[in-house]
Amino acid sequence: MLSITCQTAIKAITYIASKYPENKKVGLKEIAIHINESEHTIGKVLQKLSKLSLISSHKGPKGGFFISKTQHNLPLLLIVKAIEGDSYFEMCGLGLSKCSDKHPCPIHKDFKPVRESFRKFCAKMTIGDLYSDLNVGNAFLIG
Amino acid sequence: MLSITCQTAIKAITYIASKYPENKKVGLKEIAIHINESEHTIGKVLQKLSKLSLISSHKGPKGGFFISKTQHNLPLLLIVKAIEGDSYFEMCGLGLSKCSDKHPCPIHKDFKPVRESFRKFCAKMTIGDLYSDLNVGNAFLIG
DNA sequence: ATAATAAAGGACAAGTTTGTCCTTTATTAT
DNA sequence: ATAATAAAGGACAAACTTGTCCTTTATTAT
Repeated sequence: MLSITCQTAIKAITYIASKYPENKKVGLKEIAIHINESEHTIGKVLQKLSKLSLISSHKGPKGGFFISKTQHNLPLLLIVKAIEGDSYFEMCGLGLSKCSDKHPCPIHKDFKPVRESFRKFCAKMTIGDLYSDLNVGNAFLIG
Repeated sequence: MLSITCQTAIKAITYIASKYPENKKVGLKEIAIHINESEHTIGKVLQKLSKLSLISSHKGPKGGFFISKTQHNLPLLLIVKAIEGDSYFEMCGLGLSKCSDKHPCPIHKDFKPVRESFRKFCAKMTIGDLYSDLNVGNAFLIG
């Protein structure tokens, strides 16, 4: 349902956020190990999130990625939209560009609620929520 | 959420099924016009569905694609699985191969119900259901 | 100031998905 | 039997996504 790039983004941001309580910055190398993805790939996607101010970063020694208190409270929705495109949660299930309640595709009526339930969960869940289970060992980013 | 190939498959099968009441076979050219996709592309995907007996076809003059009474009652789920793969509705939201209730990813708890609601709707809706609104002008395959 | 570190960014390489073309096979009608 | 029609199937081409590398820029510590 989500692209691999978006999955990587969420895993990376979750790891970064998990260090928020300790107020610790994390580097690409460290993230790569903990989410089991290539350092380069992660760098690419975090660059994008950083430019959009969904995460923060500092260059140089002792630099790395981290999230601010504001970013800690951002909904997952913003990350998904940043990677998948703004209209991701309005997409027709069959790819019609003008699909709507008035001009529906054959699965519109049933697909829309599914899409909406996904959107609602993404809108409700925050970056901070992502790591809470992780830090107590009840969720995992690898496996 | 669904691949373009799968969207094309559903649109094509919907058009084919829409001629079930008239007991009419339809050719690639005709399908192509009514779902606004290339004849070649449609041929490729229908070949697959045909081989899996999700649709029927006859070669030669007066040939074309059609669905049997049995196929008319098949759930949409089978088409989706045929194209997207059997494990489509078990996929982890973050792409982890071993994500489960016991070893969940950070979004597992919320993502699973969404995925399930999509699966349930695909399991419930039949090929026949797909075209009922279409034939009375309440649904569209183009636009 | 200089050197070392780490993200930013551009360029490109690989892989996957999607789309096209062409030949073969089966069926029908003459 | 022959010709015409239409799907089946294989091979390949284009497009898009994903992954990698290398250079640049900013920051820190010495």
